[in-house]
Amino acid sequence: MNTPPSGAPRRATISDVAREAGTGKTSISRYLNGELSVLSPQLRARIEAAIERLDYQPNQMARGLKRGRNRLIGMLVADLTNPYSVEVLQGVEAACHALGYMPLICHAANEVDMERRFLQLLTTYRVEGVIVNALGVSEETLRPVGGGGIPAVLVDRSVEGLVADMVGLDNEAAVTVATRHLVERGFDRVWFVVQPFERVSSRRLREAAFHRALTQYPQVNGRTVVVELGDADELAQTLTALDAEIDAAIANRETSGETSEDAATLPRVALFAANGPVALALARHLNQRHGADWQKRVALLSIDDPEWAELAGITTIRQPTYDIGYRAVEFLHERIDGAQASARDCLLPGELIERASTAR
Amino acid sequence: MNTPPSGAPRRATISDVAREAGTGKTSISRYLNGELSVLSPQLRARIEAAIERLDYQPNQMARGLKRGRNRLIGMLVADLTNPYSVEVLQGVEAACHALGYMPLICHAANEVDMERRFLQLLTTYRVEGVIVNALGVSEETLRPVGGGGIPAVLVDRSVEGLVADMVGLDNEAAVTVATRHLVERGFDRVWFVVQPFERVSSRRLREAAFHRALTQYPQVNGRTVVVELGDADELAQTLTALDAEIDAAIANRETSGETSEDAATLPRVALFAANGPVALALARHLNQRHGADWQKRVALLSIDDPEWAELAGITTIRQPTYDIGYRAVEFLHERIDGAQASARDCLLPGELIERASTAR
DNA sequence: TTGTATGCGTTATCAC
DNA sequence: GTGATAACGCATACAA
Repeated sequence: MNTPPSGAPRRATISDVAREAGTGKTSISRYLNGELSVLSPQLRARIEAAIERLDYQPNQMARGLKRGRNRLIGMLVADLTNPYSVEVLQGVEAACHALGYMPLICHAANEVDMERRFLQLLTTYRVEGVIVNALGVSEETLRPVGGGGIPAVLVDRSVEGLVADMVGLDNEAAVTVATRHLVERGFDRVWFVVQPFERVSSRRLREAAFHRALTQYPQVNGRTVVVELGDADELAQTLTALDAEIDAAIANRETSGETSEDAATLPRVALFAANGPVALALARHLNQRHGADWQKRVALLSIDDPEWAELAGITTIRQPTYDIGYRAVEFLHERIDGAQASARDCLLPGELIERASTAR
Repeated sequence: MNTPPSGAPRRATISDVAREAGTGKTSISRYLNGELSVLSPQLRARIEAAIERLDYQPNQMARGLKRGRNRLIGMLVADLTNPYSVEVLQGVEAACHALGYMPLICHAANEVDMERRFLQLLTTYRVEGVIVNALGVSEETLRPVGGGGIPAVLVDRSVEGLVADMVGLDNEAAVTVATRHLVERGFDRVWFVVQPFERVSSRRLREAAFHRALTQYPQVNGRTVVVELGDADELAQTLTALDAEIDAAIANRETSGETSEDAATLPRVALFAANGPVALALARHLNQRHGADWQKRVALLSIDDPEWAELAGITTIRQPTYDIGYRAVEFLHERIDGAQASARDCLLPGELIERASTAR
């Protein structure tokens, strides 16, 4: 259990190089840290040769231990199967590269236990900061970070009781634009479909913004539908019920004088998915029950713009995911360097992508 | 640049705990490493209290430095936007958890430079081993690993000139099953669509297996189409040309006596996508040019089973992704522990998922 | 310009 | 049972 790994041969150390070059460790260290000016050309050449011969690579762990900083930052991702997360990650990686950090990517896979465990792990590895796309359960599991602990930046959602910078979508603006779009397209029943939202700030914000936006359009019938994506049975049940209501809405239209053909080809019901995973669940279910023609029954709009949305012709609000990740690292960088401003929120604008799913 | 981070307060060290508990560092270390039996109950209690009071957490870096092993393994992923990679990752994470490793996830984002850079970085962090889903360019960039370097396990594809374990799909069997499926469904023109495959072993194997399988069915017209997903213009051009050929095939059928309606509703041309990204590109392009009805023109089958495949009704070969990741870590674990068997290949079977895209 | 000595936080060796 | 003390690989204050 505690024996050194036998798989790989021992690597050369700074002492080996010093010996090989016939000098002291200090000069090697200087060479490594770019203090070239203080080295005589000959010594420098000998060191270069020794390093080459021994294929020496400085041990970052030892380096970090000595320096008190290891240039490591943690990136805690709630769910990598969500394209949103991967896109944010790309921004994070780019910024890390630019700023000289190495991101330690941890995937909680929607498990609270994992989240806690990784946070703990990151702490023991002494990362200089963390970017966390939290599951959003309780601040308790996030205790080690933020405020008194290690610098942290939240992504997409804030966590109650935890003071830290946050960067994410301008939900208010995004939802307002999306809602107006649906109303202008003539949908007069708009159902906002969202996962349980009490504990996840971004969902809560979107839901609230939706109802606020609707006050502008008294002729529109709007409501919130909560779906739980985790439980397949419950999900199927909810979606089936939702589907029945769409039926009823269509029937209602028919009895109010429209021809059934109008009702079939001109849906008046629109589903507003609070995020990509919800949209995918909705689309899969509708597709399964009604075939490829389901878009004639009901419109769909989603926040998040995954690759399949174009394929399926879904209107979306695209988030500036790359920028979100990039900004998050920049914020964290400032914190690590000791900036002491109070917690900031950085809200980035979304972009409406109109596609067939909300055309009439 | 080299000053300690000012963002977070200094953490307690083992010496702090020793002082707080009024004892020596050795006892603390013993406590941490579970050598409880050699500690008197009182000392043990004092240590426990001190740790609690100081919120002490051992520094893994220092630990690794001293022990000569840090329980870190690198996971180098070629492309996280490919759901395949994320699924493999889940298996890797699970196995790491079970075996007590911490995976350092590195995302090359299809950039050779990144691949090389991360490999270098992982080396300097002294990971005990690496799992690499290589870009497949040259063995040169992978020099530090495998054979003489640190233990490595390849995923999905092997790299010429690099001796290391490999775990991936049984491409031969998978392609054979898929091809037979298409032929049995009555498609007599089957076009295998693949990215440039010379340098990527899994693609090469699939392409070869396809032609080998076709020798069983002389009545079927099969060929390989190469598409380059990276370059949008070139891709559009290739797909447009491909599309024109489908037109020609349909026209050809019409002149051979079938009614045009038959030709429209009963496609005889099938596209066999070598992987998920290719399938998505094909579907997007066809959808864009012919609308949601494109499946009446041409059939589609793909290796890889991303979430959207069910939504779009695409027949696929699902890879045992989770198992691939899990096995890879198990292999690596054996290597790290010093097992010296020669390089092994582990080929796991795929599963045919029949959907509407290949029905008639 | 170059080298020596000390310490980062931990574990291992050896005394007591 | 318990506790000094010496490494681990590196960086740095200081000396030469």
